[in-house]
Amino acid sequence: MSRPTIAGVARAAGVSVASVSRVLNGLPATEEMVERVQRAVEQLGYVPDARARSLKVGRTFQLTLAVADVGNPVYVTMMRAVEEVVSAAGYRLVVTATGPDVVDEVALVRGMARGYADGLLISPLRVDEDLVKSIRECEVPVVVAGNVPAKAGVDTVRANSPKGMLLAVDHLAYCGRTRIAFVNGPADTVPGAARAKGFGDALKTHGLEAVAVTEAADFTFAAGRAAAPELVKQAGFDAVICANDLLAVGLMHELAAAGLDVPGDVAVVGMDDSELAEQSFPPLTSVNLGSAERGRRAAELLLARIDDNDRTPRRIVVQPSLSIRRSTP
Amino acid sequence: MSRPTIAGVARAAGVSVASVSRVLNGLPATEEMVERVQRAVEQLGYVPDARARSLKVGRTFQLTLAVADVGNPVYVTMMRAVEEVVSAAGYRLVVTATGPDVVDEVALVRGMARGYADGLLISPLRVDEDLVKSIRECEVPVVVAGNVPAKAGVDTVRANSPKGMLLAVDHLAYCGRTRIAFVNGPADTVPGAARAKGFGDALKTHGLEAVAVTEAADFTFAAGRAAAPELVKQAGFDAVICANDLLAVGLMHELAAAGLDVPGDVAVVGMDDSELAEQSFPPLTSVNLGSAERGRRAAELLLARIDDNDRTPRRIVVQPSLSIRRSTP
DNA sequence: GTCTCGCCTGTAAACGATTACAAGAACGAT
DNA sequence: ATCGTTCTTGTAATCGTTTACAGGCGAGAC
Repeated sequence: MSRPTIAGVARAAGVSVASVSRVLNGLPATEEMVERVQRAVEQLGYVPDARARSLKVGRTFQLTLAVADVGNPVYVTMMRAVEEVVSAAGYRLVVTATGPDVVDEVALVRGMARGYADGLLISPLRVDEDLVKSIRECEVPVVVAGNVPAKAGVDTVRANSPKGMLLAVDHLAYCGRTRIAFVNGPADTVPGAARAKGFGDALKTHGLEAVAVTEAADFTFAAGRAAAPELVKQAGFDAVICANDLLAVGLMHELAAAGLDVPGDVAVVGMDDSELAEQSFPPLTSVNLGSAERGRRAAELLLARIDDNDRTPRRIVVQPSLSIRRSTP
Repeated sequence: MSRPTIAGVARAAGVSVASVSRVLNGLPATEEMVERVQRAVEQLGYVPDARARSLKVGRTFQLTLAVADVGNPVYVTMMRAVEEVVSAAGYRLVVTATGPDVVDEVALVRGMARGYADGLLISPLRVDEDLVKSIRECEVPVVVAGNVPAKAGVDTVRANSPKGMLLAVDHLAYCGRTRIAFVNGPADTVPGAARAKGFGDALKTHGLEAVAVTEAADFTFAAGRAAAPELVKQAGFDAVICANDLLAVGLMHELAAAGLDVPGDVAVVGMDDSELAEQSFPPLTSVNLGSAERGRRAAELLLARIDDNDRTPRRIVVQPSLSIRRSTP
């Protein structure tokens, strides 16, 4: 038994398909018409076909959020915020994982052909010419949560990593920790590069020298652990800043294994202030880079652009704050 | 400048739309035809419209995965597994959060009208008549990752909670812990009910009595913390089993705050063996309920049913294992 | 040389909705 | 009674594809 179409409903109700469509879309109709159509719809269990509808109206009412790694809790925060905004606007959210490679991101944007979604919200780890090009050529509006060149002319919402770094170093200095090490993610990623620079600048502001800088293979828990031995070897640090919470938690595990107390021997600061920061032990002091707000603002930007594709691109910067927990003294 | 359609390509290539479609779909055509079409496609930057295509072929090549809470790391594991299977089959995965209420789940299934996706994979927290009914009436194939009555006649993949519980109690008993408490999630949920029963049965098998049973408000970290005071008040336990990892980690925080050592004073066992179990401190011994395998099997079931909707429903049970870490002695 | 058989290509009819347009009904005004 | 206006409803075109069907052309067989 195949599903009823609008024609079936029309037949059952003894009216035309146009009338059915009108009733369903809330356009003016007589009391009796509404009544008859609704009864027929009810009786047949009719549900409009989204494909046909979107073909005709030119919209799918779907938006895509593309993130690098669904296992990174910072994206959970962002996702929740985006979900809230877009669902309030009547869209459904499609979440896809791109993986860490820029080619995958390009493929995603290219493949986001007309018809899969009405807009794309992407948070790219790595950005190159190809990606920018594919974003500009994309059939549907794209908003980037992250950093792309201003000349690309796309809406972006990004964090202020340098300022965030400064907050972290400020706090550590205030706690009397000045021998600060840094565990970064891959420096060839957008956040990696931003945080490396931010770290350097922040230390300079305080007139400090970096005690050690290591670069993890990626932004994961496992990479955080793997980065630890090299760091621990070089003694002489009393604080570590990590480029995200996963790295920080991974590192803390190994610090504990090496017999170092957090925060007694080493203070640890993460970045992202994700749910994991609260859940880790000890709870992790973390730089809140505003992931929820970035998600919200990005979603709003996307909706606005869908509404009017000619508006001039905006570049929003969300300010960080510091969530102090027990991994710092 | 609006996007080119297949008609535009046909005009540019000087052939018919049918030929363009055939070339694009790899149907037999002459060398020259392929050549001309490809050149035109290239030149115009043509991308087929997914809406129109799916309207005609009756498929969207999208599958939906509906989970209760995107912040629960067990779903990350499952999601990864599902993603892998469905993307290998040429589908894209749409992830949506249902929230904890059964009415939301029903609404989702109902709204999964023909046209949004070709299939639905749902992991419901709560199941009632309405949900089962809506699943049976659903326009597209549905596979449930969880437990619904056999008479519902739907494909299901579920965990073996009782066996998992038994593994946990076995292990604790082996470690010499026999005064075991239990922190459950809401007992009116499917996993909550299963685990409560499993816990009781497992204790009985070992001839033990429950020292304390508390029920958290939901399956979150915050609820795990909130459940702690009541538990700590009743002294006399030397082990706690928690209904999932988030609860366990939340609880461990409060145990530490109360001055109790894990695993010295209290052994803690979680369930799900999610990434969080590995990341928590101390790393959490956790019952692996096979979330990755469940995801994989469920995805396979869904693909098979899409292929042939007449096959008899299968009910797969995935066997648990125990991942022993340092939260138990 | 004609007939048949294949192969390729084009024409046109779907898929299931929305919506412009037209036609008919009802109603009040003249 | 006639006309014009407004409101409702139906007919049919349309969105961009895929695909059944038919036509055209060349090759091989007699």
